[in-house]
Amino acid sequence: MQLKNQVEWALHCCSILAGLPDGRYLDTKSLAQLHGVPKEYLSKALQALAKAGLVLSTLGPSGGYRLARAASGITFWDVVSAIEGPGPAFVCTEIRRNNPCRPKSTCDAKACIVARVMWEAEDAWREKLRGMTIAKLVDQVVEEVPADLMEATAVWVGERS
Amino acid sequence: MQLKNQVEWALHCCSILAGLPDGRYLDTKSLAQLHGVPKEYLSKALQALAKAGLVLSTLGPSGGYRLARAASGITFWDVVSAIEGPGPAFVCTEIRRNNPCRPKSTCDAKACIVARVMWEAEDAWREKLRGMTIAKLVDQVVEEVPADLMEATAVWVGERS
DNA sequence: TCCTTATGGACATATAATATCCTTAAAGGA
DNA sequence: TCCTTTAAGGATATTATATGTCCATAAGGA
Ligand code: FES
Ligand code: FES
Repeated sequence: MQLKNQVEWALHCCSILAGLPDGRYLDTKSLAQLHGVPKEYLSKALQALAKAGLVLSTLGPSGGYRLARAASGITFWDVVSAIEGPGPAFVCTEIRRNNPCRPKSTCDAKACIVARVMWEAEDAWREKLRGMTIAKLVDQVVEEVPADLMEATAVWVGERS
Repeated sequence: MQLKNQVEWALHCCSILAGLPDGRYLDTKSLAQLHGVPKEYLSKALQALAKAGLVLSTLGPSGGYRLARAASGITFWDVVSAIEGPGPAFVCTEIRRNNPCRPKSTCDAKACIVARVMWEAEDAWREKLRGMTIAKLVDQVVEEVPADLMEATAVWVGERS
């Protein structure tokens, strides 16, 4: 069980897009170069973000992507669920119904206890992700990443947006 | 991203093994029939549990599996990590190092913030799973599953253990 | 008109999940 | 001792998913 590598890409892209000058767009090519990932495949991830309403896109020269709303309004869960899908990681195939001792009449009012526990644990995970926004991420990045690298990246992005 | 179906199988098997008469073993064939899953593949899951020290096995007639310790000492996380491996679901491929603006000298004292957040969320998930034991599961099952089905299953298992 | 870009579909490849088969060795019973 | 039962584990097959590439199309800007 492993998350797609696109999740890492998408979160890093959002953090870059959050620093974009107002109204500007950054294109897929630049985002791909910046992170050293294949442009065509990254494009799929960005399309997923667009479909989820997290980013806006525009065509033509000076086109590309930007965040669809304030970075403080986009959570990690928004991004992760856009890439991975919102469904649960644990899927119950109702094996309890296969018990040969089970009378046909048995009705399953509630979901299986095993499934409920697994889903509760996932909820805790989701809740943590919902508690973290791209804005908070950027704050942390500013705090931890060397100033010269931040500055150089900002310039590099500025030239291309 | 999805957990293996063996996770569901393994947890249900543990709940059955927890109800086994003292010192008895239940074989793979019975566990497979009880849950309606392929015996050979379920066997791999049980082997994983054995390797993790959660169950004991014995050969020959009247052989099979039983829990290696009290059901109260086996958590959901024990089972999940035995099947899925203990590694994180989010894997960081250090794409931050691919930034073309980055000086060679840059050192990464701490893990990337994105990764740290993702791993923190996973910790919350793990913690929930660690808080639930097979014993608690059995308690819940006894409470929720119809008495006649519980009884019939106990008899069925008793005949085969 | 021409260039740039996102979109989306088709396609190819790699990896992981799911499943089956078969051989081996150990345990127990006759 | 011989035979049956069973777990262990390796080999293999099948399917699904992840990863990655390619191309045709439409739209925006110069
Ligand atoms: S039947 Fe699916 S988790 Fe119990
Ligand atoms: S470099 Fe891997 S999560 Fe940031």
